[in-house]
Amino acid sequence: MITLFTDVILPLPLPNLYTYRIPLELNEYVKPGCRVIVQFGKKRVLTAIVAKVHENPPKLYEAKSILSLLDEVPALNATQLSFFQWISEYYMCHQGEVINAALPSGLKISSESRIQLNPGFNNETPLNEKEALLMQELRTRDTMTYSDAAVILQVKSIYLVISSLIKKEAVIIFEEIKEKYKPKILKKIRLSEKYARDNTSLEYLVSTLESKPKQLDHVLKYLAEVPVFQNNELNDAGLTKSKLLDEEASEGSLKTLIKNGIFEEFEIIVSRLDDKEHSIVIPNYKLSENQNTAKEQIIDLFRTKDIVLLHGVTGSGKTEIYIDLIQQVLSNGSQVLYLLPEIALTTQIVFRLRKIFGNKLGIYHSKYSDNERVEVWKGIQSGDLQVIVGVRSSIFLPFDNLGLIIVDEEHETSYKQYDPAPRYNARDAAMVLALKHHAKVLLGSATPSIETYYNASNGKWGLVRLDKRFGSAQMPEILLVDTKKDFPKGEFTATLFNELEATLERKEQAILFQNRRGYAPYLSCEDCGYVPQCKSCDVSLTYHMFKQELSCHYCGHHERVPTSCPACGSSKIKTVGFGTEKLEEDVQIILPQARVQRMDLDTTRSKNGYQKIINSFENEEVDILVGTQMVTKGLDFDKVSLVGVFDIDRMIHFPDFRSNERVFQVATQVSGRAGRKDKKGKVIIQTSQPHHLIFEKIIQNDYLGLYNQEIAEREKYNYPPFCRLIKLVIKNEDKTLADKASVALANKLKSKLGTKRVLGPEPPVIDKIRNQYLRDIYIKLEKDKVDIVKVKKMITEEITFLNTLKEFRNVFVMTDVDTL
DNA sequence: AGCACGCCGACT
DNA sequence: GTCGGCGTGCTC
Repeated sequence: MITLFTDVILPLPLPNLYTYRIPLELNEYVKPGCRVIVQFGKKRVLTAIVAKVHENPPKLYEAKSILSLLDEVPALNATQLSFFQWISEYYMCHQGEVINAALPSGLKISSESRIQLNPGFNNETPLNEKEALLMQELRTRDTMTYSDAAVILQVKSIYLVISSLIKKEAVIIFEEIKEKYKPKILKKIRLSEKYARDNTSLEYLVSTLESKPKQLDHVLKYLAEVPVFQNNELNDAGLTKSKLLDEEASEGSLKTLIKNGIFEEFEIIVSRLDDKEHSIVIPNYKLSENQNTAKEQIIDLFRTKDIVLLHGVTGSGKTEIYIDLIQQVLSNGSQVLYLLPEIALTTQIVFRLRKIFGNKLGIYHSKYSDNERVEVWKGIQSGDLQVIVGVRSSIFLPFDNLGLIIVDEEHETSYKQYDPAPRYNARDAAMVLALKHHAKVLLGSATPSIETYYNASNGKWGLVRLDKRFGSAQMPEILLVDTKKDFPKGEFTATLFNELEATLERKEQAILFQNRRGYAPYLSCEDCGYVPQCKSCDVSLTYHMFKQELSCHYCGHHERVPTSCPACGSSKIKTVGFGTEKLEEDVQIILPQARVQRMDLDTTRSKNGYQKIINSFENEEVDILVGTQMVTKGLDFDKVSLVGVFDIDRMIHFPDFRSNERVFQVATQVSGRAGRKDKKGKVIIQTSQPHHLIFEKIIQNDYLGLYNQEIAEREKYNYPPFCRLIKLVIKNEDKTLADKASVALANKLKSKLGTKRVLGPEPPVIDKIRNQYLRDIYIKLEKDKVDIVKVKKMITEEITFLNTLKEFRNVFVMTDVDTL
């Protein structure tokens, strides 16, 4: 037998793989993708992923041995491994960071050192006070963790105490490794074997219980639910206790039955995922002629192209086309991944998909508990789940046979992860994933990103248009209201107020969009002008009325609302500007009869927060929905006839080369919420600049006009899609150091790449977050002229070099590839 | 990342 | 004199 070694990926931000020795008895079991437990350093025990198995012993050190193997069947398949490696290279992060993002923590193993009394301890050994205290505590409970010990001794660092105790042979340390995933267990009961064997023994049982009516009741009820008389084997599946218990049947008599061995209790492992049997309904709708044509075009284009963009106006019925395509792919035996930008969107779509795909449908998003995520992961591996609807992290799931990936609302920025690394874009990564599976990608959007449309319109990808709304629905009418001319009532122009009132009278619903949560973006003292700022960030604190606190939306810091000005003592503190919270309050004041609901991050924190709000709006228990971005995306409500848009001016002026595109997307998406079926909706946009060019495009729903204008600008100034954009963010708590380091790095990069390709450094709009000063450097790389792989390598080297300089060793540089 | 080791200032 | 603060370097 030969000694094998394995290079493993540790779930840490380390650049290299680490080599371990494989114990001989595991030689044939350790395969790439398996999880193994390894000791790393003196204290730490980690779950690592096997990347490679080989026969080369390391020359410079002796490899430690793997402690144990967790999987017989690799947790990650070969496609995942190569996909993850691509992500780490393309997005310039460590492989361990990808593993961390990919594996639900239920598949990671937690290990923590536990302290135990040494049975051979000599009680005479002298101990200091702290040691004695700890020993005393250990005698009462047999083990404790390091953090338990820290709590007992009221100190931060207990390592010295513990290492002293180890030296004195008073305690021993062991690593407790626990699998985090816990299957859900259901307790059931069934008749004991001797009674359920045949009908004679059953009849005998019933006759013995004739004098005990309560117990007989239970047995008869059980037999009614589980007809053992007809089929003795039915008893094996048993019944949940709760089904036997109701008002009349007491638990006491059931316990007696169990005690007397008539019933027996047993446990089974059940799925946390929806475990109801879903009857699969053949969809009763038929694609419209337009939809059908689009579908046929997509299928046709897939013959020659791997990626197709479906550019369909809001309400054109893209989902039905998706469903049709999914069914086709499934019937070929392949898996489908349906990506959505946010959980808010899953609820409505899942409801529809569930009916069609039943238990073959899996859902994956951040509000799922870890155990639920592990079950989705396992469901895909077992083949039970064939269609996955999920948010960006679903690209990491263990697919082995993808046929189609749908990226709905392709332009959405939430496909891009910003923090922590890997800073990947799930839309773009999905294309690479699809390539590895030889699968097709369908991108869908009413307002495609400029980059996507560029590729679709120049023939690199396929392009299919759907420019009519489904059925008789019409595009909404968009009205601009000049906030400087139309006399406002609070935040409302008279026009919007009147329309809102009329909408309520017609018993229809309205959506008001204000992309700012909280009550007011800041407070200000009327006497001295003081504005409360965050202590650790360069922003003013947002006033939250409901929670009565000031909070920083960047670091999460919050504090009590001052009753008097901290600078001059004046009690005249006013709120300035408005967020969703104030808007909600104002609507209620000017329209007291309206039932108002707010939907933003603060009202949707809980798992079913979204669902509850959406349900009550759908059931018409709410007339007006006030919300942030969340209300703009893909929600379909039939009774919404008015949409009001506030404070779009702020977006127009946002200093970014994508701001026009963003304004168009948001305005178009939110407008799409207005009007369904045969009703024409109305959209009112409040702005102080109704003559801004972007509004022309929005009102006419002129995507092509916008695209032509933007693509010309992008080409002229060399922005994506004509280049790739990499952003480096330099962070340090010392402002001067951040400046110096960023200038040094930028100059070095400029000397290597030329001054045209490197912009900055410059402070971002918010130049301090969590006490760290930020400096941005943008690197623009033309697609055809530059070897991007080489340049990325060079950038990584330069960052590493910067950190080797004594002065800059603590300067952190973050890399964001394809930054948005 | 997180732990050990080492060096220096504040206390029993 | 020691405790514990943080800077530096290493982990197969």
